[in-house]
Amino acid sequence: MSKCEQCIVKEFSSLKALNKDQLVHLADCKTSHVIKKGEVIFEEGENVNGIFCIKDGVCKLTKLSPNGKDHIVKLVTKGELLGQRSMISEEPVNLTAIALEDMQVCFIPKAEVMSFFDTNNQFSMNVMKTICGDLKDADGHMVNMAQKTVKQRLAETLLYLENTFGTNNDGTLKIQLSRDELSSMIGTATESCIRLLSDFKKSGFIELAGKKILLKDKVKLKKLAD
Amino acid sequence: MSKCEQCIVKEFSSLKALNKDQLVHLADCKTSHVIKKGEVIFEEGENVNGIFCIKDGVCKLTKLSPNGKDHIVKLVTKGELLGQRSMISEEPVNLTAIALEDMQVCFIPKAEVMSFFDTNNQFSMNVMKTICGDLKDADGHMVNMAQKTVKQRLAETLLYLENTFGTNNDGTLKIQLSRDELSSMIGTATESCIRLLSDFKKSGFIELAGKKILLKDKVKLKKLAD
DNA sequence: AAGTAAATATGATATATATCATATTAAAGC
DNA sequence: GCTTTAATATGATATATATCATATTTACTT
Repeated sequence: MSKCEQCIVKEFSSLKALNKDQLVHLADCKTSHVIKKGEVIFEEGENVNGIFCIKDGVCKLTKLSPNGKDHIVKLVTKGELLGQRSMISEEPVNLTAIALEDMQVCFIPKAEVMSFFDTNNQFSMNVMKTICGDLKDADGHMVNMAQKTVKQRLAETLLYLENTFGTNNDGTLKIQLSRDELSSMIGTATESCIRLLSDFKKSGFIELAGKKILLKDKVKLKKLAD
Repeated sequence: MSKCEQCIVKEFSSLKALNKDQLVHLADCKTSHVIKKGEVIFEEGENVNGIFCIKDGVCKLTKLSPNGKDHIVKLVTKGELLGQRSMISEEPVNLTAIALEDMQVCFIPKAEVMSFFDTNNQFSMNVMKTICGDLKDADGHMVNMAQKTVKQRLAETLLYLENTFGTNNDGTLKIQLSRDELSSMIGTATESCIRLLSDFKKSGFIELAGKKILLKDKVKLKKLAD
């Protein structure tokens, strides 16, 4: 059982407010898991009695819309926590979490987290701030979905992917999404997404090589995006 | 200066966790305001150092999208709190609040609210749960905007308005939104919204009389909505 | 390595929705 | 009550996007 003291999640998440004793205790009650690309961490409607720490890897949070299509609501990555919302609300999770890459995650039981809430005010505030940030983002996305064109949303999403997950040595986006996943992030038909990517390529904004995407003209993409 | 002990906001919001002493103190430091229909409570980008209690009336929270159109993100009504997110995040507000009816609101300074956070764990949990609920709603809306047709969103919104704000004696929706506001809730052009309302009327789902809207066939509307 | 399935790509077409134009009706000001 | 302005309504048209069809390429399986 690995220690939590040097864990990247402790470094970057709400957990940074925990003191040594709390971290030691945490290491005792957490469980560690390896999750393969494509595997489900939890599914919409499930009861998840605790939170997940993402030690490595990236996952997508999706929501099934009544028309049967999945929509990617958010990507969550190394250093972040997962499942806080439903734990606090004492409700089943409203989103499905699926690994986009091989992942390492730890699970912290609810009782443990709740005890931190009670004894560590800074931890509570950190969690609140995180959720407030998520809410602000969600409101922003909602407006984007409602008001922007698919082209704008695609441009914006490509820039977001580069800013958030960075690039490989060759300059291509580090995170690899299928066209289908990209479509389900921007809320459009897969064919439309593919078509627009081709357009962007023809216009010289991006370079495509298989699943690899390279952003060539970020200034123009940015201009396009809003 | 009115007391807070019997206030409707105390009854229904996170404030219900406050004890008598805290309520008395609250009554001392709050300020009461009357806001006329159409007036701005706060505007995107402003610093609002505290939260608002809505004692009476309804307001819309809007966000300006880069294309220049306002989008209504949420309606907030009697008994609810306003401005919690930005206070906790210590950021300017990301939404504009505008009264849809004449309103009575009280303003509680930030220092006061923060002291409740420190001394009243139940209050903190209540606020967290509220924000978590908002986040869940926002995620749901995001997916609706991305995946549903305008017709579906209109049907859904009409049902939401009846469920949330109720009906007058004649069965018409109690809350009155202009066609323009309705459009900016569902994220569409005003003309499209008007056209669809006419369609719904022709199909016998609703009845229109000026700004008044009556939902005649909620079963069909519900079926349409998802 | 060959065969099969899946992902990507592109064309043709249909559909939903936005935009522009113009009535018509309702509300507001004087 | 009349005038002016704003809101609602409807038509005509343009545009964006979805859908259906079919290649083509890439990944997977054995």
